[in-house]
Amino acid sequence: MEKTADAPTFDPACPMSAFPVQIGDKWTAMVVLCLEARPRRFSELRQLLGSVSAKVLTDTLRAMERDGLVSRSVFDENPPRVEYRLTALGRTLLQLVDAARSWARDNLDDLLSARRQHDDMPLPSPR
Amino acid sequence: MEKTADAPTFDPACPMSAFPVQIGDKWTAMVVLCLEARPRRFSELRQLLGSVSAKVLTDTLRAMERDGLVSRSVFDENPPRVEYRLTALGRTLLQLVDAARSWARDNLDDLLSARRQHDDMPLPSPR
DNA sequence: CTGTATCCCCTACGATACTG
DNA sequence: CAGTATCGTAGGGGATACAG
Repeated sequence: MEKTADAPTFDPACPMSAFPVQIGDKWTAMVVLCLEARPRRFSELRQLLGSVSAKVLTDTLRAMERDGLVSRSVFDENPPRVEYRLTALGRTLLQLVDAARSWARDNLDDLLSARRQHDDMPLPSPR
Repeated sequence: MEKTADAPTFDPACPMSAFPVQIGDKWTAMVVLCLEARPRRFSELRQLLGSVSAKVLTDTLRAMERDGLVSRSVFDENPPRVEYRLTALGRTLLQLVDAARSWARDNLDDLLSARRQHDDMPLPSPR
């Protein structure tokens, strides 16, 4: 590696390096979407997400809380009620997650059909 | 779940569901960045990424190829030379990945300091 | 209702060694 | 140079059972 004009392509100290671990897991991005309109209860989130186990949703929410993305409010009622809401920092993710959703809407079909085509003929030519 | 006004928050059939598996892994997003300026050789990508093993980079590139995000060109030379480049579909990810990078630049400090603060006093108050 | 506590599986990731 | 082959580990994700 001797010259310039190449360099700026990728900065190894780029904050991106830390990014995927934040919303790259299975549920974080969708939790953000679920909390966009208003705070949600634990059980409400479970329903909206559809197939997540209590443990994993708890893990996800705890991690998001730790990172300052959501806040947790406990109401001392009976039965107990807990609400999760996006923090200001969490809200900053909305644009990004929405961009991801748009990308998926626009391009996922192409990606999946490329994948199907690739899987149909995996052999380049056996000779 | 009986009513409206809530509904549009989250569509369970949303293509987002399939999204994280694509760029949510550790290296895909950064490979996209590395290929932004021009095609790159295998070894070049390894250097740019810094710490990835040959196996994992191969796995990543094969998966991206399968999904139509990158194309692979073999030049019949000696020593062998292989170049990877973004496809048109792969290029559509650039905006998104760049948005992710921008988010990280703008907000990662906040996230990390929230995390530090959370980790310092994990006890809400033992009373 | 809102979680915790276990157990288990699978896969992403990585280190190392080797090949065309 | 550009991979493949193998092996090993950690932890994300899920099912189930139980608790405050």
